[in-house]
Amino acid sequence: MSRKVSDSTVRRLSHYLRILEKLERQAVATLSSEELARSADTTAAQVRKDLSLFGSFGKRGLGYPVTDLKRHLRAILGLGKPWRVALVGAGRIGSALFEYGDFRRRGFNIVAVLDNDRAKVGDAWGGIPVRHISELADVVRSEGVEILILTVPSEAAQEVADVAVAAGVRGILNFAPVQLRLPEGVSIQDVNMVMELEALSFELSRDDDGLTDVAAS
Amino acid sequence: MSRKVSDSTVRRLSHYLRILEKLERQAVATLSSEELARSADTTAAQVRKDLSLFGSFGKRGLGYPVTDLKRHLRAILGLGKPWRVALVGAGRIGSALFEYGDFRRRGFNIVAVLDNDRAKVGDAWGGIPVRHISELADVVRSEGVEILILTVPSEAAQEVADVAVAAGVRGILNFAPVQLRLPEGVSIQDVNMVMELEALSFELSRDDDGLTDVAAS
DNA sequence: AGGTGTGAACACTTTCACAGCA
DNA sequence: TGCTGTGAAAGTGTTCACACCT
Repeated sequence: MSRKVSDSTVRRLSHYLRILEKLERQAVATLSSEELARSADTTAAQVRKDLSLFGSFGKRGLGYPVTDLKRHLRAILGLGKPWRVALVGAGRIGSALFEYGDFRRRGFNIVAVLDNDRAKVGDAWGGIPVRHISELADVVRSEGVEILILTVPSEAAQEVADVAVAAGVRGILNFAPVQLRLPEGVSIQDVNMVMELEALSFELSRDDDGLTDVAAS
Repeated sequence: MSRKVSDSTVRRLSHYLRILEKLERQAVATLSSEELARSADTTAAQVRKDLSLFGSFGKRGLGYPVTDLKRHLRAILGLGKPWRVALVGAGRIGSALFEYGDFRRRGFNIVAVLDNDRAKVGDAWGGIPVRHISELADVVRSEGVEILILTVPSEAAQEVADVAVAAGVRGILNFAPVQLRLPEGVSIQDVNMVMELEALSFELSRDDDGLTDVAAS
């Protein structure tokens, strides 16, 4: 009974969750799809459709109970239990991500850090020793790593991913600008900031051209 | 001729460009939509559709000339001239991005760095002095900044964006997990790594159960 | 033959509009 | 009455299939 849930729906659910957590801190008890839509920059119908894929969480005439809906969203997104994450690549981006408290706060615990550079091995990052990349398979198994954050150079990314997947990793957050090839059942999310900047560049260049009909509104 | 181009098309164009640059370095002269599709993990028809939105760059029976197509893609994406970028938020992520050479290599030049913390002001980052955030409007104007990379705390993001936009910035790469509200004509790209991890979490949980367990408690 | 460019078919996503329940 | 949940309609994006060019 695997329903098809679109990527954009998942991203919106994550967005809704962030909004609900804020509202809960403000002791808001209930909100309508209309209000949630306004905060999430979408439409009320979209909010209702998204949520209705997973159940009926609202009360007609009233709206959605904040705390309850938050709990449901966490369950839907698989955030019921913390995830065990390994960070591979202890360079600048890796270190910035490691320090980024929101991961831990959201239940993504970095339980291991690995790098290629023997000069870094043995350093302790917030109590976690940096280990050599050659230990990757062992670490994945002994620490029960489920998700990998990959911040190694492009040339190394595929090989590291292969080893990790063979050892049991099932999800990868990939910062290397390469298209990783992985077996069925392994999920990948790519983060590519150059691509984002190029998307901006495209839009800005488009607007320039003066081709925009500034007619009515 | 004001065509509508979908977001996914733009992302693919950026991907194609990366592949073409690599092929050019390997002195490949020509490639078919089929080959490009294989590298970019899409379909040949998709490649041809994407490219045909902007012109006829291929030769029937032959394929696309690599160097030529690369040049066209750069023009389409607005990469013909370098962009002037300011980095606001000289924290860990900001510093990692600053060091990230691919931006410069791709024509995104960071010409100014600003931060809130007076202790950092005056430091020089690769020859660029860190300036206080209060100078933002001045810096945008004097340096002709077109794009902002925003790595400030969520609470500050909207205010910083407002000031920058008022001073002339037209595109923002936003790392703060908030929904920025900006006037028409300003482009935004959000980068939200927690959202990416939550998308992974969703997929991994889905695969596990295969069933929909509406948490009762 | 070989491979592009593209209308038409198809698939997926969003919006509309309203029945139904608190 | 107010707002959800949801089929049906509209809108977008992707794939197919083939005419056409080299």
